[in-house]
Amino acid sequence: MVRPPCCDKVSIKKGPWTPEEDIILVSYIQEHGPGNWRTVPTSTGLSRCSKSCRLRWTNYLRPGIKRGNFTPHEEGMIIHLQALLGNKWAAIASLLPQRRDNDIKNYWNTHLKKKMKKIRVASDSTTIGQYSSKSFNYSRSLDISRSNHGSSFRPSQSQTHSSTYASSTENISRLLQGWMRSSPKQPLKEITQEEEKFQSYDEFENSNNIVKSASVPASLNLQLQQHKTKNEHDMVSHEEFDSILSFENLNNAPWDKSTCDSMPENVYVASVKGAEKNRVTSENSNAPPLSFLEKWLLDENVGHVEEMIQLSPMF
DNA sequence: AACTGGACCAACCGCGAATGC
DNA sequence: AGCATTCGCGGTTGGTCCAGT
Repeated sequence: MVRPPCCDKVSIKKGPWTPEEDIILVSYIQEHGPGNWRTVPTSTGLSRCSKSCRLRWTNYLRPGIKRGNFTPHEEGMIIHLQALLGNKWAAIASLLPQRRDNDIKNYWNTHLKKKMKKIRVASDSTTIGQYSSKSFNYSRSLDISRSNHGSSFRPSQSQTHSSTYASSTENISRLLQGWMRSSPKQPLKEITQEEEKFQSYDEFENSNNIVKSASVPASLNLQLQQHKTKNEHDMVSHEEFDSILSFENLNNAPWDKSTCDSMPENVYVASVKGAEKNRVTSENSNAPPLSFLEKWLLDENVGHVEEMIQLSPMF
């Protein structure tokens, strides 16, 4: 039996990280950059395994992470991306700037899952006929919502900052600032000007050839297909999913590049490819090209999901 | 005041994919 | 090709807080 390369020593510390450990880790990463985690514990003297260091960095210390309550916009994004992708938290997180997959996962499990359950129970108590008309109303309400809000959402472009990586002193001072607010429960931490600098971390990652999020939108179509065939637990029912797809009155919408101007280029490319794929796979269905769904998901209007919930009796 | 149960969330675990040698 | 290691992901756990009783 081969022992795992990590976390196999008795001396390895577990449990919550202390501020001192955080400072040591951040200082080291500021100096050497993220990666080569194997050497981190030995180089820093931390009694943590390399994996623990990496997780602590990526899930907590990494710059550009937004903490605190989710906005209605983000909530709507999560609901619909979960409907589209299932429990692909990393993929969902890649479309929600600054949010960690762990946070999204937690938020789904603690808040949204219950919410969706209620919705499901509510919709189960109605007849199928009523359901389909409600599904239609939902589509309409989406349309209304869309027409009322013209701005667009640009996940990465909206946060184009200098690609300069923050200095270690800044990073550590950020940590200290957080700890100075002694309250252990620390919701809704406003993003300060200083923290704005850290929002360019994705660019920093890109410059280091760590491009993981870029590939996600391209996989949307595949995952949608998988969703259709795979009966994963915790995912919305087929009926709910179909209701999301039931944009009957949108089938004739033009799907040219101009409709996708608000999305990042890579998403657009993926969408076009996906739409072409859909022409083959959904010939006999009324579902709109997935590119629309992708665009819609990336559209700011989805943030007004609560409005839509109020508008639509389905919710 | 003490207890209890739920909510929340950081951290851990195990697995599979990717990578390097 | 085969092995070791790294990395990323999703599921789960355990500690803490807090409201209700």
